This record gives sequence, structure tokens and C-alpha cells, in this order.
Amino acid sequence: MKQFKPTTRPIQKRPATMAEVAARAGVSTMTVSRALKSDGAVSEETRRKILAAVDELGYVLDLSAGALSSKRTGFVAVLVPSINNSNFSDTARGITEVIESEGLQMLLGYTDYDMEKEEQLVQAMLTRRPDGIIITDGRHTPKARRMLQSAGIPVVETWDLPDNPIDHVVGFSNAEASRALVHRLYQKGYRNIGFIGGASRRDTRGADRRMGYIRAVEELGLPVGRTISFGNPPISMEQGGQAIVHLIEQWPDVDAAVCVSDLSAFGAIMECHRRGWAVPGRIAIAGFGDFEVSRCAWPRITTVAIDCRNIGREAGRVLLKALDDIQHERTPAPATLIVPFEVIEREST
Amino acid sequence: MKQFKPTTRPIQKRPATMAEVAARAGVSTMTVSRALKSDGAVSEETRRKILAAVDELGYVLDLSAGALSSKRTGFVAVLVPSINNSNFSDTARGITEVIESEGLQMLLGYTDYDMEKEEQLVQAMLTRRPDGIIITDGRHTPKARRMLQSAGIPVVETWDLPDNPIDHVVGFSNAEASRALVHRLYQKGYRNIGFIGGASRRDTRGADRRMGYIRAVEELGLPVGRTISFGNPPISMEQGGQAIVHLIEQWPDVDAAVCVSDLSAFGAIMECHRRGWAVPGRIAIAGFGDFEVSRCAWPRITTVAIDCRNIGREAGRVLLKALDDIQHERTPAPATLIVPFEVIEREST
DNA sequence: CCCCCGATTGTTATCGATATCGCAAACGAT
DNA sequence: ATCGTTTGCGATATCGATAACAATCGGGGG
Repeated sequence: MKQFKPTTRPIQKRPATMAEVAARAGVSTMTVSRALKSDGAVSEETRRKILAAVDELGYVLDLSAGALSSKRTGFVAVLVPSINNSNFSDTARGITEVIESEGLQMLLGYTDYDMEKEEQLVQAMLTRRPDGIIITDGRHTPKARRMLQSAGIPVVETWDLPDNPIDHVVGFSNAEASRALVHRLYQKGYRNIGFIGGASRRDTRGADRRMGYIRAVEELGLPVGRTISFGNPPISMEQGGQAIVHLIEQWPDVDAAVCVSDLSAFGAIMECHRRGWAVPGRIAIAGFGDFEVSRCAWPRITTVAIDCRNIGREAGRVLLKALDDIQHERTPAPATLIVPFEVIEREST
Repeated sequence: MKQFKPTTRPIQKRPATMAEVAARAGVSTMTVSRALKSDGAVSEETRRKILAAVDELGYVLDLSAGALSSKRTGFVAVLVPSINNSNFSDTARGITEVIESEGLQMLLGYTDYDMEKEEQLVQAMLTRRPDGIIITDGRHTPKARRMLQSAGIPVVETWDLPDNPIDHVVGFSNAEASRALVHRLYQKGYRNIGFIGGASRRDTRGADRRMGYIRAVEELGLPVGRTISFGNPPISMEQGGQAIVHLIEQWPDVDAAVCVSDLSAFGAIMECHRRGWAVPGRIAIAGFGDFEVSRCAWPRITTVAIDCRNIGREAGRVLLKALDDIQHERTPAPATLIVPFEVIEREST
């Protein structure tokens, strides 16, 4: 076909193959393959010739072919509920940081806080034959569980402490953290504490936080039942604002509110400003997650801090360890790593 | 090796292959392959047999093998500067939404606002032989550009309007948007407008916004040079707070500030509250991006709204169109799609 | 009754790399 | 000089699927 516009690039030009590189460098493909991995035993001279050929042909290695023969794709599947405005993006970041040093690549999927979607996603991910999988959840559909167990790869569950772990775990107890926060508010003198969370049970971590709250008010002998459920997870700033209004209208005597996340806490505080309710004068408000907005808002928001990025790093390390064990034909021992949380008191309570 | 704990799962169990499924169902692998794609012409009876076998063996398709023979990996590489606290997570979301309906999967990479890193990432991504690539930037290193051009796959540049596009474009002019915002502030009566942005030129969109600001103050005959550069992109809320203090100390007569993003605008506003400077009484503050925090803060923040998710969707659609063209052996025409922005005036100005 | 066609299924040849084994040359130690 | 031991490289056989083409079987039209 005649090209009228010489600037038009040929979309379909077939990329060079390793065999072509080998031919040009006058060696076998195996030697090229070795030269292109850092550890390959190749003489300096041949390597130079090969790299020159690679350069001239603009060759890039085809890992998708390599994966087939080496039986290692170099993929790590990562499933998170959502990546927008959430701690999970930091966790994903931490994972990437750790695994990319080993030449592994992340395959990211969103479950939308939905177990069914998670199941489909697990299936779709396994289709890519990842070397390992990190999943931000401790509860799964039976089928998802079965698929994960029989996939023959290391699994890391994170951000939770599952009752019955599939394999490895890197997490903390959301319930305990929430409970600790309520106790701290109690120490500060608050006696009528409410809770604001999402309406659905899809968010298992949110549900755990609610449970921790309930346990705390019960054991402290505080008035119970002051919980507002509002909107689908992840509950937004705007919804936090609406929820605080409901909370106060329904129980005018509440003096403090624990929100399922910093975002809803922030929304609640801003709505209070708008209505002239002093925070913490009229009502104290605490969040969860130590988002940047909590450190920066005015007033600064009391919250539970979790090092999200570190969760990712640790999860990545646990996975690398397991992969290393497998490569050296050791049976990896399922690890459970509990990461710390910290209640941080700021001006909002 | 003896298993002491019967619950321990066999990590190394090799997953079933298509050949095993075929044997069990009493057909050829080709028939299995056809049954597992939706479009395959297989009789209802055989399909049932095959699906039964798949189920019994717990078989999952191995796309990494299929990719080799079909020469289509089903991957779309997506490069974004950062995924944390940014609009790009929404864009990634939009892309996923569109492409997953076609069975494509996103391969996500972070450039950290760094062209060198971008270049490495492009190389790493091409190694996976994606069917297409979407890249959140209009400026690249020469080598990255060359690699993208000769990769033989559709390329979509997004979030920018490059002077010299590689292939397809879905974006808008950051400079124009920023300029429009300054004009709006001018209409509102502000005559001494500053700018707060990151210190590095790595963030090309940030640089464009600054340029738009400069052009606007010049053409309006306003005092120039009132710009503060602070911190590495993405400039954080905290840095926005520090920057506004510098701005006001250095030019006490400024009556309005344009921030490179909503996050820094928010930080600036909160810092003003802390210091008792009224916003917009003492100083008006505007942002960029229409983050949730801007809709929810008090005061609500004037900003430039971009439908980030939609950028992702459109970029995905453009890519799908190109892939479809290629499959039908048409030469895809490079498309440039300009998405709208809107200046939204709120209480902060 | 023959031929052609569509629907369904099988055969064979890749796809592009790497694992494994093997061999030759270089090297080092007795 | 001899005999291991490395070191560097190549030949061959996969890895698990799909493309392309061939084959088979019924049924309808001529």
C-alpha cells in the first residue's frame, strides 16, 4: 500500500524477535537470552555484540513468551476494594515498591467492596498465571476461597486478620483499633458516643470497626445504639456531612462521633462548621485512617493511624519470601504479621 | 514428604491444562479452546461436557499461553504520574471500566512525575507486549518517544494536548484552563493574583497551568511575578499551607491565589483559618481539579473541574476503536479528542 | 441421486522465549 | 604433563494455548 503521508508510522510493523538478534550477533538465541538477564554467564565481548544488535534492531524482550517456558510470569495480582481516595492506593504503592526490585510487576484489580466482583476478579487474575496474589480482604466467597487455595501460588491476605487465613496474613484488627479509639474518647471525658458508617455490610473492615465501637461502648457502660448507617462504601465526605446531621437530630445528647473513615469525619466536621456547631465544643469527631486531610484540616482530626504503605511493603516482602522458598524447593511456612496501629489525638476531640 | 498437618495445602500442585480437560471431555484441545471463548462454534452438547470437565478439574484458562499464539495479550499498559490523592486514579478507573468489557486488562505503572522513570516504565511495559498503551503525559524523553512509535501498537496520550502527538490524544489545555480561572477572578474584582505551584518542572501539567496563569496576568495588565514554588510534585496539602504563608509574607498586597491543585488550595485555606486570615476576606484561594475535598470543605473551593473518569473512558474508547480498526485491517486514523473543563466558582473566592 | 454447503470437530504447525543437557576451550593445581 | 573445574555457548525439546486448514457429517437444492 502506498503511503501518502510519510509521517504516518507503520502501525503493524512486527517487532524483532530474539532469533533475529541472535542471527545478527552471530550467536544462538540462548546466548542472547542469557545476555539479557543480568545473571547470565556471557563473556563481555559477546554481550557487547549482542547489546549492539539489540540496539540496532530496537529489540525488546518478550516476557509473555518467556513466561511460558520459564513457568514464571513475573506478575503479582493485587486485589483492592477501590483505589480512589483511599488508603489502598498507598498499600498498592508499597507493594510495587518492594516487588519491582525483584523484577515483578503488579496486576491491579478493583473489587468495589463486592465479594461477587472479587470472585470474578480472582478468576480473571488466575487466568494470567500470577506468581503470587495479594488480596485486601479476609472474607471471600466459598468459590473464591477454593480458587485461591488450589491456585498453587502464595496468597497474602491483608488489612484484616481473618479467622481462618488462606495462607499468609499482613494486617491488624480493625475492631481492636476502633475499640481503642472509643476508649480514648472515654478517657477524655466523652460519655455519649455515636458511630457513623456505611449502610452495607460489603465493607468488611467498616463492619469490623463498627463492631469494635459497639463492644467498647458496651464494656464502658455507655448508652448504646447511637449508630448511623449511610450510603454505600466507601462512604464519602458528603455523606459524612449528612450523617452527622442525622446523628445529632436523632440523639441530641451525643457529645462525640466516631466515623468509619477520615473522609466521612472530615465531611462531618465541615458540615458542623457550616451549621455553626463547634467541633469539639458541641461535638467531638474522630476518624479512621490518618489521611492527609486529617493532618491538614482545621481542626486537625483525631484518628487511628495505620502505615498503609508499610502494609504494602510488608505484604510484598512476605510474598517475596514465599516465592524464594518455593524457588529453593522449601515449603513456605504461612506467616501472620500483625502491623501496629496508633490512636492519634488531635484538635477535633 | 510426609504431611503432618493435613490442612496444609499443596503449594506446588501443577494446575490442570487444556489438554487434560480435552482428554476428560473426550474432545480435542481446539474444541475446548472454542468452547471457552464466547464466540466459538461448538454444539450445546459438547459445550456441556467440556464445562463439566473444566469444573471437575478446576481448570482456569491460561491466557499467557494463549497470548503467544494469538499474538494478542489482552493487556493495555497505562502510565500515570501517581495514583495517590490524585485525579489519575479516577482516570485509571474510567479506563478499566471501558476496556474490561472487551476482556482487556490494565497494566498500571507509576512514573512519579519523572520522565526518566517514564522511559524505563515504557520499556518495561513493552516487554509485556500490550495491545495498546495509554500515557498520561504529552512530553517524553526522545528514547521513550522512539520506543512508543516503533512499538507497533496504538498509543493514546492523555491529560495534555501535546504539540506533536505520537498517535491519539484525549486531553485539554491545562494552560487555557488556568488562564480562564484567572480571568474569572479578575471579573470578580481581584487585581493582585498570586500562583502557588511545585518547584520542579517535572510536572508538565503543573508547568502548563503556571504558564496559563502568567499569560493571563500579563494580558490583564496585573502585577506579575507573584509565584511561589514549593516542594516536589504532587504538591501536598501541607506544602500548600506553607506556600500561602510565603506568598502573603512576600507580597502582602495579594488578594487572591491560584493553586496548582485543589489539594494545595485546601492546605492553604486551612492554614489561613489557623492564622485567622479570612478566606476570601483577606485572600481568595482557588484550586484545580475539583477534588471531593473542594466540594466539601468550608468554604467550598473555587476550582477548575475536569471529568477525570470521563477522560479515562474516552481514552479507553479511542484505544478500542483503534484496536478494532487494526483487527479489521483498516489503518486507524489518529484521533484528537478535546475534553471540556469548567471553572466552578464557590465560596473561597 | 449427486453435489454443495454449513455446522462441527480434528490435525498440524507455530508463537517466542527458556530449561536442560552437552560439549569444547580455558584455567588451575598438583 | 595430566586431570579436574570452571566458563561460555549451542542444540533440542518443551511451555500451553490458538491459527489455519482439513475432514466429516447431514441435509437441501437441482
